[in-house]
Amino acid sequence: MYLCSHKTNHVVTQSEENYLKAIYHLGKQGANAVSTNAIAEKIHTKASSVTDMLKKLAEKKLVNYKKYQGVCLTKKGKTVAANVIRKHRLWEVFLVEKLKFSWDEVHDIAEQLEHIKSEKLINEIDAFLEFPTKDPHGDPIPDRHGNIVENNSVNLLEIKTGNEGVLAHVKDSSDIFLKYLNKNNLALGDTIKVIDIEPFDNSIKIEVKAKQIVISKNVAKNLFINI
Amino acid sequence: MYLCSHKTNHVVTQSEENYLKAIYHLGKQGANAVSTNAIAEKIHTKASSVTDMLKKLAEKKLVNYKKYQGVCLTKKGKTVAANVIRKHRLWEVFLVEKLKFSWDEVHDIAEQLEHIKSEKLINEIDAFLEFPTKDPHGDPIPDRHGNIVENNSVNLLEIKTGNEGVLAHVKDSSDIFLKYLNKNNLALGDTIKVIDIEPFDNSIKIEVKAKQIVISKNVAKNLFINI
DNA sequence: AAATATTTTTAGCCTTCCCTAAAAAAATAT
DNA sequence: ATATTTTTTTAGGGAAGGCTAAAAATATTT
Repeated sequence: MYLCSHKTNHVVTQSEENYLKAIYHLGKQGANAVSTNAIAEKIHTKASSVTDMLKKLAEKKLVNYKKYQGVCLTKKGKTVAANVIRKHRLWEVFLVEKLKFSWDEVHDIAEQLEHIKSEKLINEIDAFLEFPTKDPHGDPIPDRHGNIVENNSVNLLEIKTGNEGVLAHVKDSSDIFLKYLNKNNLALGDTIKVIDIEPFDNSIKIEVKAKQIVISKNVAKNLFINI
Repeated sequence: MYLCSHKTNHVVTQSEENYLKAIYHLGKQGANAVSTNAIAEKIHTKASSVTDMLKKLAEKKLVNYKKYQGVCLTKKGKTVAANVIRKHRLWEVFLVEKLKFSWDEVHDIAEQLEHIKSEKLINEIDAFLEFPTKDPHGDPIPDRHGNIVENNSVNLLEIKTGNEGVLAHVKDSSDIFLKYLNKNNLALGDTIKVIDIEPFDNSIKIEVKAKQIVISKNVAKNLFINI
């Protein structure tokens, strides 16, 4: 009579991976549990579908879930999520560095590639890219054990007039936002100086590459700089 | 009031792509229609599942299907299949040429990568690899319109004693067969000379790189050479 | 030509992941 | 403290893509 192995690593489906990734990203900010609705919004599905999936993930010990109390990832769930994120970001680097993609084109393709299952493949890609630590949007790449060194850059909204820093990370990776940055000649690595903050709508006048432009609060919210 | 566009290219699912690919490969040999059972065996599923899928593919005009008569691909179906095969083979070249994979390790990963949907991606990969025409097993890579120049190499079984040629293509891409070839130091590009054919079991003594080895009929069946 | 064997299809059911509508719980307002 | 609103869960169902078992069509033997 056999007992089921302790280490039974049930296969994680593509859909499950997407949920875990969403929970990881949402859980990063607050220390609190992640709500059903927040997940539903993030992955463009309905709350009832989320509830179903949370039960399944809980059974697989990938999340801690109590009815009406939201979820957080278990250690196992965090590892799976970090691995998906690792793959996503490494593929993004590959697309930009080795093929001729620009940073606003890579997200959707990486969403597909992140689900390819092969440890060896992603580690070879990592080596081929010479072990990058940041993806094209400045996000850190987890190591092969799932450890992430989170960004310590600060949001542009917190910078006082007259101070400056280097653009290190953009939070929104949608192509529409990245195309906006392209159009305004803003790229990672640029030095940004806060010239003036408009009290009425919190828009910010910044100086980049000797030129001054005004960006909205909504844009600033997505820019992070190293001081 | 709108009419549905003529060119409504219904999205083709991963499963559908696998069926089309199987039908393509099976249809290549004989000119006849492909049987339900042959497909079932090829993709490790049951005949009843195949019948279901054939109906769906027929509705989408990807195959010509008549009950009990087998199927063949329509022009549209052939294009889809060739595109999947193109992706599969280009990814295999990528894995072998750019990463450190050997030819017996690439098949399973390419089976996943072949379903990534992005015209631009596969064309960039193609360019990055400098437009290869053969994959690591000697199979031809379809162009971006789905045209394949099929191999014109001849089977080793048809070579008469004393004649020789260059190993150009192996039919079986399973890792077990490729590992056999590795072990016997047989690789694409090697010159093979037929020394002797044993009438009893059709095993063949060949000379490769100044060494003589005996291979079974089953092995020879999978080796194709250019004369 | 009839009997038997094989192949293919049909019928019905399962799982995954999604949905809507209604019920229940929790949070907020009065 | 109660009423209202919002969030979350439950109940029931649908499409996709599998499966088994039985029926129907075709192929092969005798």
